[in-house]
Amino acid sequence: MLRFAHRRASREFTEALRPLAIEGRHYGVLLSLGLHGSLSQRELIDRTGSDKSGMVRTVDDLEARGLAVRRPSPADRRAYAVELTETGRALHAEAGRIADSVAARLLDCLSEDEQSTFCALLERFVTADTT
Amino acid sequence: MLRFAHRRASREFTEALRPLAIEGRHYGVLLSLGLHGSLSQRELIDRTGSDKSGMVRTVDDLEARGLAVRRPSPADRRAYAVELTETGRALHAEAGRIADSVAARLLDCLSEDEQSTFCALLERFVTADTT
DNA sequence: TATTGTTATACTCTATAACTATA
DNA sequence: TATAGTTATAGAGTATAACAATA
Repeated sequence: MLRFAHRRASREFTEALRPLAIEGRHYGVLLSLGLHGSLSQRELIDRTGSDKSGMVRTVDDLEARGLAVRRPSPADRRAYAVELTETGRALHAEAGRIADSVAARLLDCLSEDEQSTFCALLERFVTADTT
Repeated sequence: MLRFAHRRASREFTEALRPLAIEGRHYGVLLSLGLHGSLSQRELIDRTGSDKSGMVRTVDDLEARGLAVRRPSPADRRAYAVELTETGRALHAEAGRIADSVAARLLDCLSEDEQSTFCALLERFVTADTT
């Protein structure tokens, strides 16, 4: 069921983000950068669940489209500080509106109380991941 | 969150099924065949969410390991009737025990009532998939 | 015409490992 | 020694399309 649930959500998000010409993995990075301002690729990996190779490509994509930039990290010369550009912030805001409406539509099959319960239980299920 | 939830469950199931030398996609087919006795590949696709190409490979694997056989379908000469062998039924039972214990462990972070609620809401979320 | 199963292609995701430059 | 980022490779999943046999 989790597989089908993830697939349903993923398909809807991908479809809704298509007009912005970004995919879920790009939105995940935009979202993290929107919240934290500046993150290393390592930190982005931890927050999005991607891996090293994938994150390189995703940040490459965003940089090529002028949505993010790689600056030298002030604290660690090995690392980059990935940051949103002005264009990136605008797209992040737009994508956020789209994502919110998709989420609302996906959860429309549940009452408001059930939506809260579902999200809370889901979060506990995910957080229990201390294998 | 659904992505992380699915990944968590998938990783645990894959790991637990490793001793039986089968993967999740094989177990999905064993499970469906265990419930219905005999199914065409088309029906297996609908029940497992796989696609044509993947199902061909999965049934190939099961047949090569002597867990399932492709018989001619009595009703439709285009289709196969995929069925479990004796060995397949035994492995299905063994895999079922393993899967149950994994599911119990995954849901251990929730109380019994919460487990029922979670599964019920998840099922409604999935079933609402009438895009 | 549409469908079952097969095969082939391609793209993404994931996992790995090797490599550099730093720490 | 370990980590950040890059690059490369390979396996699995997914999406396509073409095809033969049959409905």
